[in-house]
Amino acid sequence: MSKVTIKDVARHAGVQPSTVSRAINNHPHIRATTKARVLSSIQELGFVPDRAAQSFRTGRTRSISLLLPITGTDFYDRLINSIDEALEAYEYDAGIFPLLSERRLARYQNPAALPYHTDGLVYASLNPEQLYHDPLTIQGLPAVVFEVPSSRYDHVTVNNELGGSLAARHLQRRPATTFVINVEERFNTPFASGVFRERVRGFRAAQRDAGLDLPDTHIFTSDFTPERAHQAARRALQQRTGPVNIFVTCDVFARALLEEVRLAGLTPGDDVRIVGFDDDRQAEASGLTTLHQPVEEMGRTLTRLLMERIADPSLLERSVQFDPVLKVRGTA
Amino acid sequence: MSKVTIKDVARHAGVQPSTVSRAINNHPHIRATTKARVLSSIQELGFVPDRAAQSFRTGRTRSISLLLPITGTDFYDRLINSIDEALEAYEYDAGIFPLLSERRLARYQNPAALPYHTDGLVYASLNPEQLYHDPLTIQGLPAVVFEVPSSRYDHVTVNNELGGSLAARHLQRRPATTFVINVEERFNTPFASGVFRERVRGFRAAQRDAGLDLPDTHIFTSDFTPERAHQAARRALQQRTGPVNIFVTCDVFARALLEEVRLAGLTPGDDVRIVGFDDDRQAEASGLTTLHQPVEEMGRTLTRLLMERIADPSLLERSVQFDPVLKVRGTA
DNA sequence: CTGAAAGCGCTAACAC
DNA sequence: GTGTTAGCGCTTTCAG
Repeated sequence: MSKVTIKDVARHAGVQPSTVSRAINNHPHIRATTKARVLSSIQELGFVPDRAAQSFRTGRTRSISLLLPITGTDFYDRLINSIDEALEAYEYDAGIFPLLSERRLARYQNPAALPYHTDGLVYASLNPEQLYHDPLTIQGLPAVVFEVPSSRYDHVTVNNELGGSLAARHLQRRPATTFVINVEERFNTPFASGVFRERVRGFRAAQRDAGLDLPDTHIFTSDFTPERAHQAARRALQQRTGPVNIFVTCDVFARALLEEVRLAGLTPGDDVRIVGFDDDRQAEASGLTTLHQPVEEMGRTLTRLLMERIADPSLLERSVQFDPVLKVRGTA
Repeated sequence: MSKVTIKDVARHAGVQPSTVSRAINNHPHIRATTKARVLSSIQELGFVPDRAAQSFRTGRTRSISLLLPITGTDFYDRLINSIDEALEAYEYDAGIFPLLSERRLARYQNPAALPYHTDGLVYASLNPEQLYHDPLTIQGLPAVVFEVPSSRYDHVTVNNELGGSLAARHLQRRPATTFVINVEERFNTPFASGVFRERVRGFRAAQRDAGLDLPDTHIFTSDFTPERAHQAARRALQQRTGPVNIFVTCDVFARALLEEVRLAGLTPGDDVRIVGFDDDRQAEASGLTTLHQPVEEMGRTLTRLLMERIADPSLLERSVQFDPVLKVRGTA
């Protein structure tokens, strides 16, 4: 019951409401003693500023929304944490909006929906241009896109093709039959960002450059669920007629493959050489050779871009790309 | 840029602002033709009601916040989806606030923080009374607690002890050395709800009732991370000197055990009989015998309780408990 | 059924 | 450095 208003505090402290406002907003033009008196009144009365009134008055919410396909993966946890950390300096909060269900997706088509009641948007692994039927719906709200290039919004990406080619060139050092296990991307499913396709494209190009072929039958694509990941891994291993090299386009899937390799009594890094992608928190413990993405740095960068744009919406569109780095561990 | 206000719409439609308000709020006392005219003006001008102004004026945000320890597990995804679904009838949105990091937790100690800028709170698997240093911080905001009993808030729980005892009695049908794999609960970590302890307590009681012992050395407790789950599973299997029964207090861990059983060349349901807890989406595919929790029904129930309390904060505290049901599949 | 007008709590521009 | 005052956009009386 936030019945205590700025007026009550003002009366109690013997000042005007505007002075109370100056106190709570760290306004420079206020005497230290006055401020202290006001703050103690606030404490005493248990005053909590009415956020709705503040947003209404200032036109700003001091919050941003993070739209993302799913949650709970290392990758997004790291992203969220780095954004949270970067926001602290701006005294902003982040609301997280995973598009978990069709219902949520449909609901968020409405420009009056909750996520847009903020000062800015982060689209993580989502393409805003395909997200909305009416491309104008959310127009005007400052936004930054993560992982997806965009011609209309600031964006922060990773050079996925480079990552794919680094994987290919590393595996080429010990030639063998080569497979790819990839994540299916479809619109309206979590992953429609195109990153996985880019990784495969880079891999393929590097194979071609080395005079090697990667037939379509050597690419196993599957939905982003644990069972499917294991299925794809088993299918790949069945095709094997000797040592193989396998590029897996995300670490979660690479670990599913690792398990299947062990279940089949094979030795990772020897019978089956594996390169993953992401370098998630478990990658090191699993001994996984993988492409490191500088997620934290990307999170910081996109936060900065977004806050700059909120401060000045007239800014020209900016784009920052990061290079993945190969981490060589035991699996390849 | 939501520069178009209700005034502009009013002028365009040749009515007063109050009439526009009546139109967008589905007020009964408005002529159909007037409403149509207003709505078409809204369309034409691209008017979107200013949520900040609405919340400010009405004192309600038409949103609730869901605080939970983590995201990405089946269990919470199902909970979120069922809450979303139930909220639709009330035209409410849910914001999700996972306490992913210490930083978030600290930030949300502040009663002015983003999650509390709503009409109500759901504490999922969190005990509000231990969450805040100052127990009065969030006072007054309608709240419902999920999975944790509470003397001050409405709560929806599952009879975890019953679940544990059902597991024990089922396993007792084929006597064998009996182990428990459990999830560590600590304050300031995701799971401080007490549910896992209750499950073990119920299991233990049923063992005692059957004249069986469950020494502490037969209980393997581990942090809620994949590696630790596998570790705990391996430790349990090493202790084995013949067929064993293992009660695992959540399905995610039960699947880790299943994998280790197979890796060890053992047969689940025969050499190692396993009962899990949750009946998550992968349980059926894994053939896991487990305790089903009616998560969706719980989500609907807590949503109803919360909306009722928002409508009438003077309501007496209510509590609803659901019984888990044993789903017998292949693993036991 | 529609209009007129007050005012929610706060901030900011302007006085002093 | 503090007070005075207007007003953000909307909803909700109260008239008519």
